[in-house]
Amino acid sequence: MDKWSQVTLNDVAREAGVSSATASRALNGTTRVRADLRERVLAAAERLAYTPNAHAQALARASSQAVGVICHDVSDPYFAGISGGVMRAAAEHDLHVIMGSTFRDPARELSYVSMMRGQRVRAILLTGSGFEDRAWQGAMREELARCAAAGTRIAAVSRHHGLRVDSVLPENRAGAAALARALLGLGHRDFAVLTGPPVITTVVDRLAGFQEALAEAGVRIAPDQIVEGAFSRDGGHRAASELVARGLRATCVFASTDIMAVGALAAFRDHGLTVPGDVSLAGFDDIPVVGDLTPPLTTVALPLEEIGRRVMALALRPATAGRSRVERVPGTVVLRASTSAPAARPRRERSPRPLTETPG
Amino acid sequence: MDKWSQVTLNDVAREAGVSSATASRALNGTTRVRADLRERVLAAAERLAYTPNAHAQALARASSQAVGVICHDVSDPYFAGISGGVMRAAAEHDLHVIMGSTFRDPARELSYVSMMRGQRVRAILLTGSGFEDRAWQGAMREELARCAAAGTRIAAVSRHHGLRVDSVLPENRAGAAALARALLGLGHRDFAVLTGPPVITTVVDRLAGFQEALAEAGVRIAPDQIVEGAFSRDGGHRAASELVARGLRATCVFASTDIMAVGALAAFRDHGLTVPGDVSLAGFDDIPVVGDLTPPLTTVALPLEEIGRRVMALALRPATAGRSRVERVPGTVVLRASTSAPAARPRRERSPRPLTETPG
DNA sequence: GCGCTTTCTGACAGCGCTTTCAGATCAACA
DNA sequence: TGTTGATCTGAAAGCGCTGTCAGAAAGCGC
Repeated sequence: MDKWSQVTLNDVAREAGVSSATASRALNGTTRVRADLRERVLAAAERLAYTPNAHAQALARASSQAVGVICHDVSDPYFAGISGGVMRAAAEHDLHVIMGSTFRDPARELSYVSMMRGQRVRAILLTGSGFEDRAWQGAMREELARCAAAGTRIAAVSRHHGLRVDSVLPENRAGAAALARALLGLGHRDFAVLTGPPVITTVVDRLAGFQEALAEAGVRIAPDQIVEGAFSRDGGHRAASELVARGLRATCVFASTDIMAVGALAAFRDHGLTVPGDVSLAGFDDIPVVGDLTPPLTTVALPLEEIGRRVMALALRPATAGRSRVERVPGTVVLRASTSAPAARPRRERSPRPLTETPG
Repeated sequence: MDKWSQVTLNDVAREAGVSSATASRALNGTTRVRADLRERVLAAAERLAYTPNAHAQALARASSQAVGVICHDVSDPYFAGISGGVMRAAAEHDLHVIMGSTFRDPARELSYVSMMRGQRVRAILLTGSGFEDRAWQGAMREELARCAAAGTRIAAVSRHHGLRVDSVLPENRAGAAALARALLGLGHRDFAVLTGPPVITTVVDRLAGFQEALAEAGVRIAPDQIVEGAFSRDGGHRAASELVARGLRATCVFASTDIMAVGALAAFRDHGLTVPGDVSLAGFDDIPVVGDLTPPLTTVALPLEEIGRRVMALALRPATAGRSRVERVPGTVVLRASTSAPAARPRRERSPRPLTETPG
């Protein structure tokens, strides 16, 4: 047998001796129902432990109580933080959350959106940044148009190139620029960057902002000092090692993500380089614990939970006819001990006696 | 207008010039359909960008493609790790995930379960440990019985006292015991514990296992050396500070969670205590980055992603009539530099010259 | 060309709920 | 007591899909 006992509204109605219409009204409070009948219905529902079938409800009402959330990877602290805010906001609005992890696969993101459209969710939250890929953007644009036609709201975190959706925009570019200026202020002139896959807009923005601010000061980064790596602790470790292998000429390294910075810190240590003695290191995001590293990591703090709440709020607001809304969320530079003034000519100026340079 | 245009199966059928029944069959492949008709239907669906209404499908089929996942807090690295495994497994099985965060509120956990039952999910995954609360357990037992009657599978991570559900059991007790023995092996005899809220079974088990192993060696922990704190970095910080305020007599501190250990590490440092010089510190879980702290944290590693996959696998297996299934997942003690042999009588033996003790 | 089986197809009855619509009930007023 | 109007209730029509069932079409042997 694959049909299971389920208490239905009809059972409740029969138990209470009323019609299912009345039972529905009593339970939902949509229309006035004579007090004693309502009591009877409520009691019957309680007695039978009735739980409405959400699918039937959604079908009849032509709308559900769910929102969809799509991120790149729930286990990444960045998305975990945002998701935390989203979940809290959802709970406050009595919404169910359908979650999707794309693992940074554009195709999977698309299929999640159409799946969620099939679920007739109230709104879809795109918390991962978009992809820099024309074909993908085209397909996504079509898909989002369908969502719009179906009345499904869309809200996003980060820039989604070529897609006009309401969005919460962490100021990646400005934040990276501010960080660059702070680093210049410490006296650095030679920089290296550990960047992520260039299909992710966030990465592109951070690198661009960083380079722009440097350019304003007449500083540019040598191409070989920009290393691409995966968005993970080990990706950062590998990228930093690669940098060292190429010959680290920078006095300051910017990892476009805190997780990568964590890996880089370990890698530098493995290669006998001290931070910030031999090289300063900065990240981006201010995920938990990076302030507890030794040295604590300089970074650009983003209010992740807050971003989560705001993107939900945006999604819940009715669509506007005209332009898409954009809320900017500034990042704040947090200078910690992983960055310091560059060493004078011989590195490791702090050592009591000069040491031979550790080979690059 | 609050009714939105949606392409329905009927639209597709009309476009293809067949009945909706045939369209359904062609789309689902449940029965043979003449090749040319199937082509026409598929083409029409493609042309109209048809996405089936999941609610109508679920209602008609009396089953959905969704599973529910309930955790205590998505933004906690422990649950983020497990969720990662769950999401991967779900994607492989083409299942949608409905996620709920209880924020450690038993009532919310209950309401999530019944909400998900209303969603007619295939299975509910309880990834947070249960609560040590009779009333709650009773209510939960009833609720789970209803799920069983409705054919909704239940699987859990951690011990859910008094609830017989299939579960993946991280060996908290044995893991903590193994850790205790390792610590005893280093020469420690005086221990302190930073524990979490005692309503969480996981906490209870870890503390119990730790104490048992110590007892076997004839060691017991003074009651004032056991401090309760919140399951968070700051909770750990406060608990450790409290311990210092009470007068830290232990040479080794066990934090029942890595996040608490991170806070404790910072707190000890704030109080001028070095780790492991003045006090050894160990955690539990081996969440990301604790191996990158200075000193790297000794802990009991749990394969979080794996646990996530396994609890999903368990939920997908049909229910057994008899006893509930239990899969044990061992934790492995990872000794890192945050623990060392206790200092000889005067603390900070490593300092070149004796220092006055930092006041407790 | 006929009857028989074997495929396929379309009409239709739900799935459990909401919501419209018309009829029932009742109070109050003439 | 008869009306009118204000409330409340139940029958019934969907929401979009699946699955049963009976009948149409096609294949086959004679």
